[in-house]
Amino acid sequence: MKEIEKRLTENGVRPTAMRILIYKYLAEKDAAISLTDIETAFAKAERTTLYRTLRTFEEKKIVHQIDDGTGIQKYALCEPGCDCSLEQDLHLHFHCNNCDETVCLTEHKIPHINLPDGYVTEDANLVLKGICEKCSGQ
Amino acid sequence: MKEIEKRLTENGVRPTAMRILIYKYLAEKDAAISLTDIETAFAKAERTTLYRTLRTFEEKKIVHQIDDGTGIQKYALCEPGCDCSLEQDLHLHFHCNNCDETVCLTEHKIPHINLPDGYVTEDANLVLKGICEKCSGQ
DNA sequence: TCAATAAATGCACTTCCGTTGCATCGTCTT
DNA sequence: AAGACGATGCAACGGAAGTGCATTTATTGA
Repeated sequence: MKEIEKRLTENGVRPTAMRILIYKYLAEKDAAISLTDIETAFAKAERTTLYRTLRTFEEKKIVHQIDDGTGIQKYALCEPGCDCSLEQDLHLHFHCNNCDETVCLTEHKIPHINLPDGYVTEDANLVLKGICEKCSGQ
Repeated sequence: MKEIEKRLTENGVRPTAMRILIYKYLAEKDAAISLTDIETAFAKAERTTLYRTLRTFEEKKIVHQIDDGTGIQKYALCEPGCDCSLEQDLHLHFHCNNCDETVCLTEHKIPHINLPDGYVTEDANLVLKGICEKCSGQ
């Protein structure tokens, strides 16, 4: 419990009750979470608060935003010490077409691509889609 | 001109005046086009018609949809003979953070990634972001 | 050629999600 | 305890995707 407060404080985020709850929620899910997911889980809380909490978490590098191609923004906790804005920390994401969940494959980094002269790469996003291990029955 | 009609007909799309215009518009742009772009270019036309035209084009493999991370769906013409639903035809896209344009890099295919057992890959999306050759001044 | 049929277009409206402005409440500091 | 700053709650906006239905346009077949 105290660990979460510590993590938040270290990243410059005041450990509010709400924020701790959201952090816990993110931590116990292994899939990426959308604003609507959190809204459903915390029915009593204000949409805006949740929205801004996620935004704050993202700014302070507690979570990273994931665009999985569904058109819905999702979030997942960053690994401790990971800076998702650095190319070497960019991992790929897998979106399951069956259960509709998106997971981080943090051990699979995005391969470096050599582009023609003139192109400067600053960021990359790689999403694979298909059937996840849970749904394929392995 | 007749070529466009031919291409549409071959793909099972009736060559309407509107559709030919949209096809031409897509052909002369080298960047991916959003619905709003087309709406602006064809101010007289109905949003719905444009929307449905793009959808038809996509179903009939005349264009492919691009998710460049901006949250706005974009479209670009498929190469002749290309089937963008096949893994070997999946190319990467580059989104310029400066001019906000997204282009196909058809010669750069998405590298194959080996996932852990249980994961079945059906589709992939790779978007690189940065500065494009036009904007970097090369 | 004309009627019957099917497809394409136009119009109105809805929904979903992200986002912002402002007022209020709580907490932290001095 | 007072003041300041940050967090939260409430209301509303805006963009973009999507749908239902009426109408127009094109195609087919008698």
